Amino acid sequence: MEVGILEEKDISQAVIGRLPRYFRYLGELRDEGVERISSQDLSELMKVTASQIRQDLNNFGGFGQQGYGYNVEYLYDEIGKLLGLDRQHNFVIIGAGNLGRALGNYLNFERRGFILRGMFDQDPGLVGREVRNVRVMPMEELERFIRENDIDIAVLTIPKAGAEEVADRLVRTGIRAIWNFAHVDLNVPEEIQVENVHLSDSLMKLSYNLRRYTKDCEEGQGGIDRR
Amino acid sequence: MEVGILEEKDISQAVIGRLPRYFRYLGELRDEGVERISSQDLSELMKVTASQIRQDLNNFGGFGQQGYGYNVEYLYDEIGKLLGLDRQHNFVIIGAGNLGRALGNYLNFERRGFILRGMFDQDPGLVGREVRNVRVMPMEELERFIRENDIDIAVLTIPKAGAEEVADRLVRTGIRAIWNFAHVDLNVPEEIQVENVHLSDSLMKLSYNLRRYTKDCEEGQGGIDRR
DNA sequence: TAGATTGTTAATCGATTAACAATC
DNA sequence: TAGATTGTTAATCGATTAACAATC
Repeated sequence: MEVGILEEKDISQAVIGRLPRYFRYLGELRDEGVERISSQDLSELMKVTASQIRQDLNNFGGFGQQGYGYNVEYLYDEIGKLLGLDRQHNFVIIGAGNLGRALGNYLNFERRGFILRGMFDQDPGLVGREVRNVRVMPMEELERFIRENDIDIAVLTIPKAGAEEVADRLVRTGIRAIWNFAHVDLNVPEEIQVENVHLSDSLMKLSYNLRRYTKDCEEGQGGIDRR
Repeated sequence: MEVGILEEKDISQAVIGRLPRYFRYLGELRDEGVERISSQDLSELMKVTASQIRQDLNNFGGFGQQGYGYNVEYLYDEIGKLLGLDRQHNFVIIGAGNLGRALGNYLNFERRGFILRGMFDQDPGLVGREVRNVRVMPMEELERFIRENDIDIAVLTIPKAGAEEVADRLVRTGIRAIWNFAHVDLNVPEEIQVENVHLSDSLMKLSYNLRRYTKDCEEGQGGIDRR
């Protein structure tokens, strides 16, 4: 895509995926009162190459200064802005089961500007419950609520069977981002942002690596025990 | 590492990360009674290239047959074995807060051979509670319990402040895999498998993309030209 | 056999790392 | 100014895609 002069150039998702981690380390440094840091020092802390750090940051413009390094506070703030943490995001949780309620109770999100506005569930037994002063509503109220409350993120914590249908409803209602915990790949228009958290996939990956390493040990020269 | 003749060659984490997704689609096909599928057809279903599928699968040996394709049931089973789903894994959850309890209640894990054996929390108010017949125990019992119950995976759902210390205890006790939900990068020996689920990182990534797309729309002529 | 489709090699693409000139 | 360290270009590496010979 030819980019307009004001537009950021297209950043790879690999880089974007690393931003929260930079943000986390910079936040810690800031809390420790560290004022500036070189890509070299940061790279040792984070166990990545200094090259990668400089390359990554330069996607967004010159945050550093030759001969000085990076100002921790400034860089922290700038990355925070890139991540949209300088604004407020209203979100709803769809699916008030264990996971949905757990996420609803996760206070840290609020600190970052993500405000839980509503929860929904199709189970009448859950409707009416409260999670941090937010009442669980029936699914029928979903569209109205989203429209009236300026919701921009929907968190999907429902079984996969219902996920696709709910996603369609969300898209039709104008939601622009879905944080998807349902164990299915949603089929939505490409302008809708979807971030998947497939917990079982993650667990299986761990299981693969566990099995793999055990196997290596058995096959290698008796190596390190399995017990 | 020089590999012995019996040893699988080293597979990139990119490939491994895709295995659970293959497994998921193959499971659905199997449930629908589909007997065989070509890399071409599967690629259309999964929205990846047929080349990638063939390349990925061939890391593990020839699962297919020229002129025929892949037998769905067989491939499903083989990938399941690669993912270690043919064995039983005993796991404990450390941190019995909302997230820990939600994961403990997640029945699907059990179906795949992951059995919740114990839960731990340092909060006396949570100790004694039950999650699916598993009692929450005090942290003092952690080491003994792990040793006596053949635990191989620990799920860490505690605040980041305590995570590093608990991880050290786990490593000393001989745990071999950690599913880490604490918002911190654990420092453990490389033979310990760690799979991180950094929920806030994930949400921030979504937030970046949301902000980014909004920005593009405002700046571009409102166009759909994402990419 | 002829057609289909894999397994695998070769080409391309993208991401990471290295190097160094620019500059604070 | 001299030293430090970035920003950025060039080199390398790895992952993805394309092509096609092998083979069912």
